[in-house]
Amino acid sequence: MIQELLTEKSIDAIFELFGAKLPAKDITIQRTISNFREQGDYSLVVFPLLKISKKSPEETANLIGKKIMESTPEIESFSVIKGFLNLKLRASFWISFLMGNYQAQRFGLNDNQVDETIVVEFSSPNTNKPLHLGHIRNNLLGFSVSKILQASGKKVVKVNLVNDRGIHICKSMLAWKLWGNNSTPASTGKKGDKLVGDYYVLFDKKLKEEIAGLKLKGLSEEESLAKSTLMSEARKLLVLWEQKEPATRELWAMMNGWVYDGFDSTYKSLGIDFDRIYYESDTYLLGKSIVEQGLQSGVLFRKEDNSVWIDLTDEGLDEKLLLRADGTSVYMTQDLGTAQLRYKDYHPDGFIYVVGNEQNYHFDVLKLVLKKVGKDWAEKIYHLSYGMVELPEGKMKSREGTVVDADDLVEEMISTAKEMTLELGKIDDFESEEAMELYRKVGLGALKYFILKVDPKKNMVFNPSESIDFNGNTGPFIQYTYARIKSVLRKAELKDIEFKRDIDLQQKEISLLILNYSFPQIVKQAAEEYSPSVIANYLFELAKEYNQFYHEHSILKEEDEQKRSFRLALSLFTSTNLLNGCELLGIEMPERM
RNA sequence: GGCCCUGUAGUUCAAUGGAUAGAACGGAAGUUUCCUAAACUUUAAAUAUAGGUUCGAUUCCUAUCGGGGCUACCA
Repeated sequence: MIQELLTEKSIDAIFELFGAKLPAKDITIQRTISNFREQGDYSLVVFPLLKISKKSPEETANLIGKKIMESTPEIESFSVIKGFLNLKLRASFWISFLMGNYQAQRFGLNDNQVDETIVVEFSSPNTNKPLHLGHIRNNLLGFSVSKILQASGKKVVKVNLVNDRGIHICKSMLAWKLWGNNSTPASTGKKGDKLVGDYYVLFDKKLKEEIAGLKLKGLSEEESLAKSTLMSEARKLLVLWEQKEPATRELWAMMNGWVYDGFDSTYKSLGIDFDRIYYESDTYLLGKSIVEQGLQSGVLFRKEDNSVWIDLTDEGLDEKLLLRADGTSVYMTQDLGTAQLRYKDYHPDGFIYVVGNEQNYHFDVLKLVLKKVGKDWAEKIYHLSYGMVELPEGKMKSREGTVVDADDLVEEMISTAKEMTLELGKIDDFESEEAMELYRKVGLGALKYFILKVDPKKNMVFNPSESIDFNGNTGPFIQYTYARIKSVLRKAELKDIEFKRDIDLQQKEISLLILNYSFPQIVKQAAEEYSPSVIANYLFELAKEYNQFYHEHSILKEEDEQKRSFRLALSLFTSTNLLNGCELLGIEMPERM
């Protein structure tokens, strides 16, 4: 890459001039800010070098500039502005680069060189509730991060861990037994996950009523919960489940089956898939056995009531429960087993858990427990902790009915895309199936971009009362730019693109070319930071840059054959990078829109 | 109480310790005889407060004031 070259040349120049050999990390080469693009493409920041040069910023920059010029034929000129040495590269350098790459299908993507295996866990739903907006962020992030890691040369295994067992599931089961009248998705016409979710909510409602009754008799919240018939019935059901009591297992399998059908359809509509699905019902026993080992080795301890704990007070954390008094396992127990199984299955070089930041503590504990029971691979676990999706008034609350359902949102996005498209009236010649496909791409593109452009670490706000934009910094803007380029390319009939190295380039052409040039670095950065937002923001910039170029210069009507060809090649190259970049976000591109 | 995250235009988001803090939406004003106007151009508008480190701080440190999360025999 050119930045590395310029860094090297700077180091050499500084050494020759001032006698100090600096490490590359002390050299700052950055893209010249847009105001000074006429003077340079890249800039060296000279302030940190003044201690060595013992000269003024301007003088230092000039000396280095001259030296670099001498040794670097790629550089055409340099200028010095306020302690910044701006280096301008020759147009022929950029043109050669374009010649060599504009036809590449996968520029900047590293599909083959598998150097390590990474297991990425995401989605991880509970089977007692349908998926909502929070899950959408999780799914899109996990899927995109997987793609990005793949594109940076890693072998990725996408896994989903379904929380299919536990007290929460038993609550839905109990509610269905008590008040369900044998209703099924088929009998009610409801999506399976929605139906089961309804019974979970119903349980909650009935439990509240019962508790309220008990409180009237003077019991505290805690006492009421302990005395509640519904709660104790649910707990009994969990024990029965762990004892593999047939009727309980049968009901459990049936209701979970409904939920899986529902989830599958949501995943499909989001365009998400997995390589492997784990079920906690298969891993919790392994978790229990790890706990047993921990007890024997004395790392864990048992309290009088038979519950099992780990003491993490030395690490600044608390005591943490690993097995309940009745012997049933908790979330942590299951996660221990899941981690162990996953290690056994893949021996990966890294485990990434895409899980919300409200579980930061849980993952600190998980890693510590694994480490304490002697799993040295615990340090390979990375919790990709992302922020919550909030509404303008705060957290989504199921109690207040403000939870944004995943299926509803997808449907709404697609129908908005349809409205917008019909209003613009550009696709009157489309077959209805083709049109549907476009609405889907655009609607989902808007949703995915909206979610992924935000830094994963940060909380984000979604306002349901105003729909997600289709103009400006959005997915459809990028899709539109792509379709626009495709339209030009179709008209151009790209048979004989040939251009020479000595074309005069306009500033906008160079900027656009350099932006394309930096795509591989962007992919690398996104992979290092596990951040699709890096890609998203880049794509927006690229699309914007292209649109400006498009308005300033005509392509097909350019009379100079060389320039016309150059601009076509640049357009083709841009469209490839937009397409590939969007693929990393899971966004599909329409050829026309 | 303890621990963790966070505070940038009216709103939603950007900015490896570097130049005059970028965009988008919304507001104001423009551009279609011309390759797709879901576009482009112009314009007003922001780093919570107080210190510190540094040649240089939105970025790092401390304090204060806001916002959120965790601290469950829920997952």
